Amino acid sequence: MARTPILNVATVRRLKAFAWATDPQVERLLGHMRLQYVEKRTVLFNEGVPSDSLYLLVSGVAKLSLRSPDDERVLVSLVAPGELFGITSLMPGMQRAFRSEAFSDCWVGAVRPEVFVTTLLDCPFAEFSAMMEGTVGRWFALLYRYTHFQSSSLRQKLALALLELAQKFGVRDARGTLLILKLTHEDLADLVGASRQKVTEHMKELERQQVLLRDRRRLIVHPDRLRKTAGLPVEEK
Amino acid sequence: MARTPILNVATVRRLKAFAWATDPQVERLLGHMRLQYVEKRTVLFNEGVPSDSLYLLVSGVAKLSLRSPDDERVLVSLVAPGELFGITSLMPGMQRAFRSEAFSDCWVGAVRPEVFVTTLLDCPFAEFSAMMEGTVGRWFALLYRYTHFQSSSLRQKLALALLELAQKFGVRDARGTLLILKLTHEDLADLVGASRQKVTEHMKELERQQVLLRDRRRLIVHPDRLRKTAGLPVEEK
DNA sequence: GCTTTTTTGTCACCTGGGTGACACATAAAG
DNA sequence: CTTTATGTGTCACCCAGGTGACAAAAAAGC
Repeated sequence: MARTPILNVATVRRLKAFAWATDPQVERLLGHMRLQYVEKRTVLFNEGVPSDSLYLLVSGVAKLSLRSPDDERVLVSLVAPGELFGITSLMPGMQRAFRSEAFSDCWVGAVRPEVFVTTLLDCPFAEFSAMMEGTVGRWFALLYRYTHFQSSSLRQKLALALLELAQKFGVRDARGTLLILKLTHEDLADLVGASRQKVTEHMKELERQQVLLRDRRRLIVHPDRLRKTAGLPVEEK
Repeated sequence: MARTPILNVATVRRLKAFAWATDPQVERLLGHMRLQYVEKRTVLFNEGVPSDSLYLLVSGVAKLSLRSPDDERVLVSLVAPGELFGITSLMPGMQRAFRSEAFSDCWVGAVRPEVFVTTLLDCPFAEFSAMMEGTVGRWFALLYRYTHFQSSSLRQKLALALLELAQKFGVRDARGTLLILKLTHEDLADLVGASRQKVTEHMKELERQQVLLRDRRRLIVHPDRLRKTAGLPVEEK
């Protein structure tokens, strides 16, 4: 284990972290930061667990990944020194979207998100966090879909896209969730990055499997079955 | 053209927009919002232009898209009523990442981002915006890469991924930009969602084309040429 | 140095999804 | 009620990229 690095304002500046904050602010923040050594391949947090810390990578390389339907790991991103990660902690009640583990031996600083916001921004955490959710929350949904696309077949991508549409445009209906938009197969193809023909084929098949049905040009989907064909864990409530 | 909708606190609540804000805050915000009618297929903003407004979709469906290397449109997302979009305006000096156009006839409310932040959060815009950039800015880079992956060949994906790595881990070097990590072809394969074998083949080819070179297990890349093989506009400075 | 393990390079073969083409169905437009 | 445009369903064919297998090269251990 390497010697403990010194984490002071000068180090933070060199890392180009918190560039917008003043020296006294950084100083205060550092007072609340727990520095820890993380050995290569150690998992810092897993997807799905509550997000209660925000991390600053001080040295080394960290890795964000997620598990694909067929249980393979998708490497989402590599984190460089000076970067903040574990950002879901800035949104209220959000679970971690990715697993984070050390790609090489790392030194990591952890803070509570409330402390982070209140020392750097002079604004109540609850308000900031609600604002974040209301603005960038949607982008996370997008990122979620796209990262999951990576390792999916066309069928799964379609299911994922339809699920997102159901959340946004769906209304409950006797037969399932009715999407209140007129979508052509071409629109869907553009959304999942596929050809119109193949989308037609898969939609036909999904219809045959009762995952969805069509009433004229309106779709009625069955979210649970969609989750299943997308290879997602079917959430029970 | 449909009749102008009434945009008051009740409407906003029904749309479930700004759920975290108090009635007086919403009231004040609405006073600064310009309501406009956007006809189907009309472009509201294009990618690459400065972001100076934040939008609330009041009715209809909006569409976010980007242009792929081979000049096709990738549909990134459909925006539902009640959603905020044009969020890049919350980060300082950021350009629009996507084109936004009306998917159906829409009513849209526009506000200046400064007004939005100061009325809803009681915190100077400059500080909030710097905070956003420092925290979620990185996620946008990810979203950017993933949305561009959609329509790319493996070669292009590799170039895109290497560019991102060069930004994060690159140091200037006589021969180009040196990446200060030891990456195996398997790591790269995980990053772009491909098989190790094909990555080897493409890396070999990129090496042959002088887009990159290897010094033992360290990569030295040539960002301009990478941008070219990724199909991105080569930015001049 | 030598041995073991991890990467890299290169095959041959298979498959999911792209392409073009065209008939049929459904909506708009007149 | 026609006509015209826009979607949908289904082919046959092709290709980028996946898979498995194995040898050569490089690192890591010792």
